[in-house]
Amino acid sequence: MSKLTIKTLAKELGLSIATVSKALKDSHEISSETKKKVLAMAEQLNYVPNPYASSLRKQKSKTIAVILPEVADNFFSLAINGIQAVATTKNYHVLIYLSHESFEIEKNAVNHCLSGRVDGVLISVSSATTTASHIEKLQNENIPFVFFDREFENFKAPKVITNDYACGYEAAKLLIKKGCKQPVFLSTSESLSICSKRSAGFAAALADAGLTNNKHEFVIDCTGTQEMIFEQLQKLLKKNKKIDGIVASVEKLAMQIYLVCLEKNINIPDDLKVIAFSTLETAPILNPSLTTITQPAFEIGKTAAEALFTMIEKKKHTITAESVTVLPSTLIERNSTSG
Amino acid sequence: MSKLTIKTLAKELGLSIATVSKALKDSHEISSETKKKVLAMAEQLNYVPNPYASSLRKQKSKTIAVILPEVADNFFSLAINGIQAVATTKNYHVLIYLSHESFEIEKNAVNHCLSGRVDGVLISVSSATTTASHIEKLQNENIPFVFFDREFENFKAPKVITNDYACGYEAAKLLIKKGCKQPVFLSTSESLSICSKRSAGFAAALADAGLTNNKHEFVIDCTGTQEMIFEQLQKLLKKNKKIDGIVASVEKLAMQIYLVCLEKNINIPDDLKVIAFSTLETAPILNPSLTTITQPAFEIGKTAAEALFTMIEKKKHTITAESVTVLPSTLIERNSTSG
DNA sequence: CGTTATACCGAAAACGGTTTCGTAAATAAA
DNA sequence: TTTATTTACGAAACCGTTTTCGGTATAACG
Repeated sequence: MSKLTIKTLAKELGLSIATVSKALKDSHEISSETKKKVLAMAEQLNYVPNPYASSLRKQKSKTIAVILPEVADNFFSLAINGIQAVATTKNYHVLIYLSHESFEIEKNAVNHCLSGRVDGVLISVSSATTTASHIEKLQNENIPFVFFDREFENFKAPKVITNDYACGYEAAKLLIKKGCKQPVFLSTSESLSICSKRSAGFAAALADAGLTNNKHEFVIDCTGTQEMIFEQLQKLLKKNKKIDGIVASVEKLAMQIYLVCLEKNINIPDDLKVIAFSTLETAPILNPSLTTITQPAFEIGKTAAEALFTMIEKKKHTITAESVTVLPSTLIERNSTSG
Repeated sequence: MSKLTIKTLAKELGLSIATVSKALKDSHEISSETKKKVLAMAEQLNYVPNPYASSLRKQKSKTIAVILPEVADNFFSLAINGIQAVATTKNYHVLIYLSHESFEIEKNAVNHCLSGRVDGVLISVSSATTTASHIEKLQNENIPFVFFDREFENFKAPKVITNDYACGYEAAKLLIKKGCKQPVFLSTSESLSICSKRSAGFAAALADAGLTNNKHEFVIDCTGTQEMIFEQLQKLLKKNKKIDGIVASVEKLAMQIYLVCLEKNINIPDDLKVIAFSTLETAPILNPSLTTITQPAFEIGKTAAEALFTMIEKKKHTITAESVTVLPSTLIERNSTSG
């Protein structure tokens, strides 16, 4: 009934607190007989040490934080799976903070990570963050952190990302090969590393193919709620009927494109070819099946977490060291770009 | 550089630790002038109190745990959104534990929640849990918890769920109305509350329509990895060509059905009509668009969290009290059941 | 036998806050 | 003026661990 602490355990056993504590962690200072007794009693009484007392004393929280924009997104949930996988093997706990693409919320979350609440943080920045002041605080407090997927450019720090530029290039190349004359790139926020790199690759491919001279705007920012995006796309396709190819920079844009086409009776791929950066499992069974550039989401989460733990485990983490690991995505052609 | 504690803050201000502590929490014992000074200095030095020291003394962790099978599932990620939404308004932190449908992992996670790591827990049980011994520990330690979606039947506790039985009934009724003679229900685990209730409703509708006498097995368990499920479905549809309707109890089953039909050239809805319990956003743009029974995932998470917090906030939480709130799902007819 | 290792255990000081309680000064009441 | 009350602050206990530092008893050694 009343809280079971190491003190009551000690009293029950007729031992000192120190002895019990050491016995529980298999110290060599304790005889094997008493160890056995202690373990048995602890098991019997179902003793679980108070994690916060331990954290306070050891200055280790045994927990990491994951800060990301959203969890209802296949990429991020897969990444979380990867992170969780390595966290559990390390016996670590994971706190989740959702920024919902708000800089304020993200800053707040980062602030929570100061002062020893976590031993490290994994972060994928929101589309609204244009300054890294909050992340610099982490650096100042010497708290290990690593970016995954959405990094902060020009910021020296460990990051694990995918080959965004190359994929943007490949996407455009495919559309061009399939005959598109006016493909556009749908961005969510050009301040986002993934978007700017992908669109840069996209633009480069257009330039290489000599398609940039027909003066159309080929990188378009789509922001807001799903409904707002829907309307923007509606207007875009109505205004510019020459658009014959689209690269969606993120998952949620792809869905809205399909919905707009459904409503406006635009045929994919005949009227419009579509490629999406996405890990959507339903891509093969969409109408039509969707050509995707699929990121290794689980692996990105996993290797980011692994990188974080190597930093946590060495006492002197050279946080300022920039180490970028790039896990390539794969282009999977399906019917949305056929013909 | 060195950790900034309340002690250094106090020394810097020429005040006692106690005074600073009280000033920071706006105690009436402190004059407004010193409060101002303290706040200013705290702001300037960027002081963040150590949460674990505070937790230890106050016996409150300001964090809750969410234990669920999976995060890469639309229903659960939406539920997490709902949970997070209320947690942030309460200034609470949320720990996430993924059971991946394993009882052992789930038990482990529950154990972590003992001993004051969290002030409460939200749990959606794995398909492998058939005993509630681990959850009883929570009760014994008087830790507030509430089930969401996947409850443990015959267990007196607060739960927020959806109207599974009625939806199973409705799903079957729709298939029958559309002319199905041998509809089947695809379960993932009959030990799971949601599945058993949904299948019970399904069976009841079949009985009411007089369709149970043709002796076919109409509730089928599909377990294992996605690949294993794919194979099971392949065999099922090959063996029993009379099956003309399917209700998928969970999201991931629906996808496999579509894939099998794609491979075996089975036409949906002509050869086979499909309904899925799912919150898939891509349902309208699938080929064909998928008829779903859509759970109010966000609201389930939200109200579960709200229920948890009312328990946390009253000192004497009558945990044994069973209070079931049911949030109804909605059947959305699409092309996978047309004709 | 005296000395030194070794094995085993306990007292007490941390860790960084919160909270109770005491107290001195200032103010109000008598 | 004396007494009671309020205001503003500090000393110290406490939360539940971990860890350092001794200390005692026994064994090993010369």
